[in-house]
Amino acid sequence: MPAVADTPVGGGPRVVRVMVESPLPQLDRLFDYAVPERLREQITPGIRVRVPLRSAGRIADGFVVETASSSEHGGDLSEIDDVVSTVSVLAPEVWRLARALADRAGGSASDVVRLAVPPRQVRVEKAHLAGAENASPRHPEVVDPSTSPTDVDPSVEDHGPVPVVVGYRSTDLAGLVAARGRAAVDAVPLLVELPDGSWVGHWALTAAQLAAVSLAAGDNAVVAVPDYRDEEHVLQALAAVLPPDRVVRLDSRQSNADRYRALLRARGDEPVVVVGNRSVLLAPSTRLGVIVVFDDGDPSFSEPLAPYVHARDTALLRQTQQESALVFLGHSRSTDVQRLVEIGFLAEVRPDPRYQPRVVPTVRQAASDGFAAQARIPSSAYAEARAAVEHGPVLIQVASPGYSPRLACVDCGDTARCLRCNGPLQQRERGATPSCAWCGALAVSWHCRTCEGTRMRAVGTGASRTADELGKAFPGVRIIVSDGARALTHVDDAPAIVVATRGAEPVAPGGYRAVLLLDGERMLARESLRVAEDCLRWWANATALAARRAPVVLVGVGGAIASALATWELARFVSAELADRRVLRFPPAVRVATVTGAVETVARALDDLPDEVRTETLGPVDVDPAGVRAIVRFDYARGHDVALALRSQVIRAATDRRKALGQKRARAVPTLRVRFDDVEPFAD
DNA sequence: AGCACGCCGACT
DNA sequence: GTCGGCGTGCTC
Repeated sequence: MPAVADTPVGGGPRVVRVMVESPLPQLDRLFDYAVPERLREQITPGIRVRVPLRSAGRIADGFVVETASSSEHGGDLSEIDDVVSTVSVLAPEVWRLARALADRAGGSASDVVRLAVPPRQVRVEKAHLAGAENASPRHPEVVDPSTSPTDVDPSVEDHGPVPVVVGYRSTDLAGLVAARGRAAVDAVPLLVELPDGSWVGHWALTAAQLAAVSLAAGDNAVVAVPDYRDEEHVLQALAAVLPPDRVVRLDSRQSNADRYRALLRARGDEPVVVVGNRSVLLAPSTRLGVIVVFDDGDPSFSEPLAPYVHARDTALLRQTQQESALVFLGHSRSTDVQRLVEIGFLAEVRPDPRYQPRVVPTVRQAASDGFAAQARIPSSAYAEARAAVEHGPVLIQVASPGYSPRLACVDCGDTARCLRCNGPLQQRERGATPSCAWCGALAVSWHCRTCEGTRMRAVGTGASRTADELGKAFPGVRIIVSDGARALTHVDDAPAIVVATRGAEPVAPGGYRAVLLLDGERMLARESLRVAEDCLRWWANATALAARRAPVVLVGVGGAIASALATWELARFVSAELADRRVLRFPPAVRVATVTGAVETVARALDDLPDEVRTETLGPVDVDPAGVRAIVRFDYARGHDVALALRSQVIRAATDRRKALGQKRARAVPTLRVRFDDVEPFAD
């Protein structure tokens, strides 16, 4: 069918531009299709459609991105095959974001869209459409002052006027949202009690109040948190400041139906706050007042699916596109946020009045008590814990989950490994049969691969073993374990020793009477570019769970990082950390891209880079299977050029892939893969 | 990914 | 003469 004239006769557009759902880089652009007469009435931007890809001889799913009356495309247009649903699920601002994120990350927009829009759920959609028909005016929250008081939305009235964000100068945060500002906000390292008697981190209330300020102005809010436990805290805090029908939960642990329902609500006209993990940053929100990201340094903000865009970058790009306010909230600060502060992109907001936790660094010392020594607790720390546990719960943070996180052969000392998959063995509970950390297989009739020995011994101490030992050190005291496998959100305020792995600490009413940070040395010994800032983050987050003026003992760590925690001058330490990275030209002082693939493909890709960028390449080094990997470093200002260059090489590699296939058998040969801003680019 | 188009060797 | 090998290119 030829391109059609511009004068629409019937209703609806004659031409649509469609994003085809395909991971192929060469299909990552819009395709024009003619709309047959019978479907025209149903077309709106954002709906799902089925379209033919003739040369591929198949029907593909896609989204209508734009409508038009004619096409610029030279050749004939195919017709849309069908409209999947008339509900617009790809919001225009989400499409724009997806496109920009993909461009920045050298990936496909459809990969981002796939993360943003869950699969269609017909039942949910029907219920939504039925509800929308019965719904009253489009913006009930926009109250016309001339209407009678009975017309005022009761939920808004119940919850009072625009909230003031407590813990900060009253103008600071409400003003920030109103002015669409951007800031790194230091969270108050204390807990707060909500009207319903529950306790949450002060940060959660701050996030909720920021959201409430935005909703009061008729705009949406997005609150992104690392995990579902943090999500619970924000939801509790939100319940204190907003009616329940204004809160939408959206996270990757939900079923597709729940996620689809959440998306439809966020897509609606009523302002809502959308709360969840990294995926909420891709939620529809046409009128977006504020984006809040809590604890952006947490690794769960790094997206494991292509195009691997970190939630922090999604937030930043979205803020720029929609001109919302943006808040990075945290007890500590990532080097990335520190960089944004130092280049003047983010303002700094500190609590007022300032509260400084009582952190006591303790270098390793002999414990007087034998059981305390066994539990790695120096005598001064033990004394603090002993005294504090009389009055309520005491938190002990440890590095590793399980009982014995590592096992070794008694005879040769080599790490005990799974006979099936070669993964490291561990012991989850005392007396439990060792199992593989990778495949979970039980090591029943185990023998050492190195020396054929058949006995193993524990190396290192996990949370539940620490708990066992503490049971002896604190006779008669209740011991509670919270680790990755079984993470608690809350404990009660009766005396107890709460042993938790970093990041899995429960909240105690009123705060812990003392906090012991064990295993600091071991945490700092981890091989990672970001150890120092990670440790500071883990310790700061645990510190924020202590009661006011309760002692927080950092065991076995000294130096600048310990003083940073003790003086609560965390940003200063992170700034020094960032300065080191500038000297070394490591992220986040520079950006990185890892380029993986066959030797010649990678070589050609690197060759195509701008000269200054190519000279800063690390590698290529050999990686399995049969490929190489190089790491490209570049300044932020070069990001656009580098992404463009690498993307064109990815497309090229994808299209002449068959040459390589012909030589080297099937798909064992990796095509070109590019990953920008890997959090651990130097791992493996 | 799939599928068509196209330009050289063995075949009724 | 032409059937079909897969190398090359395209998908509105």
